Amino acid sequence: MYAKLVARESSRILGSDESGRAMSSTRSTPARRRRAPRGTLSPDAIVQAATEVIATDGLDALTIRRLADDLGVRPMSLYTHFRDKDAILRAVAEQQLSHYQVTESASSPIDRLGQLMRAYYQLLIDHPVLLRLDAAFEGMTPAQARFTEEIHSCLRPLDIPPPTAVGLVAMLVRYVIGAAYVYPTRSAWDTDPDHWTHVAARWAALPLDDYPSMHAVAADYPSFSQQDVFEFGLRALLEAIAAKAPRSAR
Amino acid sequence: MYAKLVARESSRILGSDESGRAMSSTRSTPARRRRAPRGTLSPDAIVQAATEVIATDGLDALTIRRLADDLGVRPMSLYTHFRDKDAILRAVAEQQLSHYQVTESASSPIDRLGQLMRAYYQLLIDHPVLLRLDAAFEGMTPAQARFTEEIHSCLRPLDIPPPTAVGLVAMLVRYVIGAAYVYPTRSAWDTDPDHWTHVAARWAALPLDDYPSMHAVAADYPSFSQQDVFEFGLRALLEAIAAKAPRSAR
DNA sequence: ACCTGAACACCGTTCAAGT
DNA sequence: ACCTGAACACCGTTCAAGT
Repeated sequence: MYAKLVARESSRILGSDESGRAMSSTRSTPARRRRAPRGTLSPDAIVQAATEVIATDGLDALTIRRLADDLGVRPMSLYTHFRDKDAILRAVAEQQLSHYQVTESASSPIDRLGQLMRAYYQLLIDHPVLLRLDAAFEGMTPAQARFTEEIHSCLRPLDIPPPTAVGLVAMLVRYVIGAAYVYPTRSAWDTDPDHWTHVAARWAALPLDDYPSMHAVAADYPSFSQQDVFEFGLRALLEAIAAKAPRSAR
Repeated sequence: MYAKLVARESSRILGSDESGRAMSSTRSTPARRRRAPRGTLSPDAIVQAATEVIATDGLDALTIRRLADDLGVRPMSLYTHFRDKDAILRAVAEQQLSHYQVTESASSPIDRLGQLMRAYYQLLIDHPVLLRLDAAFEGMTPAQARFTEEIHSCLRPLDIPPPTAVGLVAMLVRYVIGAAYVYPTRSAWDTDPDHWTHVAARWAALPLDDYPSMHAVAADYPSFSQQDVFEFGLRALLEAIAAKAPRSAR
């Protein structure tokens, strides 16, 4: 969790090196330029660099100093364009959220709702910043409004009363967020083929008298990928939603 | 998010002050003792102090230095008892998880399942460390095993096949974790009585042509407390689970 | 207007030294 | 065995100064 002593090369070597800095080592000292030219930075460039850092080395690797390094600039320069790190994070999140769209066509409102949630889940997994910020979002960005509108447009034809609809959407969102939150630490489910065998074995090793139900389950343990679990739960949720609708719709 | 410059008094004034330290200020300099006596620290004492810090000032306030301060000890002393901060966090979480128990009686397995989930939700809200660590838990602590056993003992009488049961439990857990994760940033739902009026007003202010469904919802917007939303979703989930059971049970 | 050096107030942790 | 001082390698950010 706090392994910060990992070797980390400065990932971009600047093209020109016109400065004669103190070179204590032999040849290939990176030796950054004295001062970055005036147009080097822009909000967009910063957001893009931040996105790259997150994609490459994860959210924890995103520090002001690292970002400045990648941009060939000094840390403090970033503060000309963003008031603080949080603002950068928000900008990144907003930009990533704007990539959200579902192009497939659906055969029914419930079907469509499922597609939307799958896309939302995938988005949160691909862009963990969104997960961290989804909690903190107060205002409603255009992308968020579009998303919300789409969801409720699925519920409307089902004749679900608004209060119920709001409750159901909240339920779906919590499920998706929970699944995405838990995702990174369940990677063994997808990568280790023996994972479930081991889990079942561990359950079976518990004292039978105290853990009879777990023993019963261990005897017929499934092997789910994370995608499987998500899909399974999502379907159950969608069925629950369909059940809330009057007899008229699907 | 990064407001660390908050004033923070050292929260415990040591009883005796036998040292004649450099006192630049006038009288009441705290002036800690030269060296804490040998029995001052123990894993339990550290865990308890950590629990207090979290309860009082939140998880972010928990630092090694703060903890040492509260214990009347130097930061490095903690490392005699725990290998790193993460180990302290794990110990705290495990101790808090061991407080988990549900005493009420239930009228049915589904009912019982609901109680378990409510208690789990409450536990995660009361002890945010658990939320952070629930992701990272690899091994199975006794408390966790007890919890898992209880859940599956509710599903067994419903004649749900083990693979389905595992999927349903995963769904429930993700829902609860999602709800708890989102909880701290939805405090306005509970504290601000006008919150929902404002949300509805914001939705109604969107252009009608682009957001027809949100407009429809805004016209009859409910006012949920967080507890309400959780309860609503939980009931829907429990119904979905009941629906998975063969006609025999409840 | 934009980029920056130095410094501040924090982190977790290593290492060698005290008792 | 347990407690600690000094130091290291990091953080985000302020403030005043350069260009």
